[in-house]
Amino acid sequence: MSTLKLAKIFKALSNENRLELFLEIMKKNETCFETECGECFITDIIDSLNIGAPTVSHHLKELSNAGLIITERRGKFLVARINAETLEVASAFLGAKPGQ
Amino acid sequence: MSTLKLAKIFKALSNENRLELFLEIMKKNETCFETECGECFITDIIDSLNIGAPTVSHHLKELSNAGLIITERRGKFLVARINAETLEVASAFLGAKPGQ
DNA sequence: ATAATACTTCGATATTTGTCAAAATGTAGA
DNA sequence: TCTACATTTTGACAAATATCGAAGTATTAT
Repeated sequence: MSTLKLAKIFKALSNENRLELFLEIMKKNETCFETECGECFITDIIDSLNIGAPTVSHHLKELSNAGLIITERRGKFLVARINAETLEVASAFLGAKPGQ
Repeated sequence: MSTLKLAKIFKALSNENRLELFLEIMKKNETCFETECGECFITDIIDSLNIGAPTVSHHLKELSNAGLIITERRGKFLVARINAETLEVASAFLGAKPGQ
């Protein structure tokens, strides 16, 4: 994994509102009960964020572009799910703890 | 850990040159042989980065500010070491893999 | 005391970023 | 088809950021 790609992943998580958005998607991904497993309807979480729809759309594109989420249109709605692979790459990088 | 604090950590790693700087510090921290364990003399790595000293100084402050490194003046030189605690917090956050 | 080295601060600047309102697009339902 | 709803695109703008050169500070060596 190139540092450029890695930096892009971290950049996608570097804005508070975007991170919050990502966390909401994560949260929905964990509760696999009501909806189909591991999916998050953006329309369901948009009100819990303190930014407008255009900004959410923009942030989603950045998260998607960094490979952190995968989005898919489901009729009128947009569905997002976590891309665990990317998450693991970033986690592994940070987890390479030094000095012990 | 607040999302604001977490976002700050990721922001510190979001710039390619700053990430590269952080990686160099990590690398030096791993090789505990020649120098005292877990330390990195900035003067030894500054030439391997493609940015000037003022910018390095600025980036170091951001990494330090995010709690990712701890710096200390050793006479004429500046020494940096990884703050494993912060690294683990961020890693744990990303490691909270969904859907499995 | 002077000079050299290592780093920091300051001031400037070009670029990137986050955000919004307004308009556009896509989709489903009446 | 007309309307309502969900999302995206566009255009704009203020704020943040990355970077540099020049000047400043601290420390060591001569």
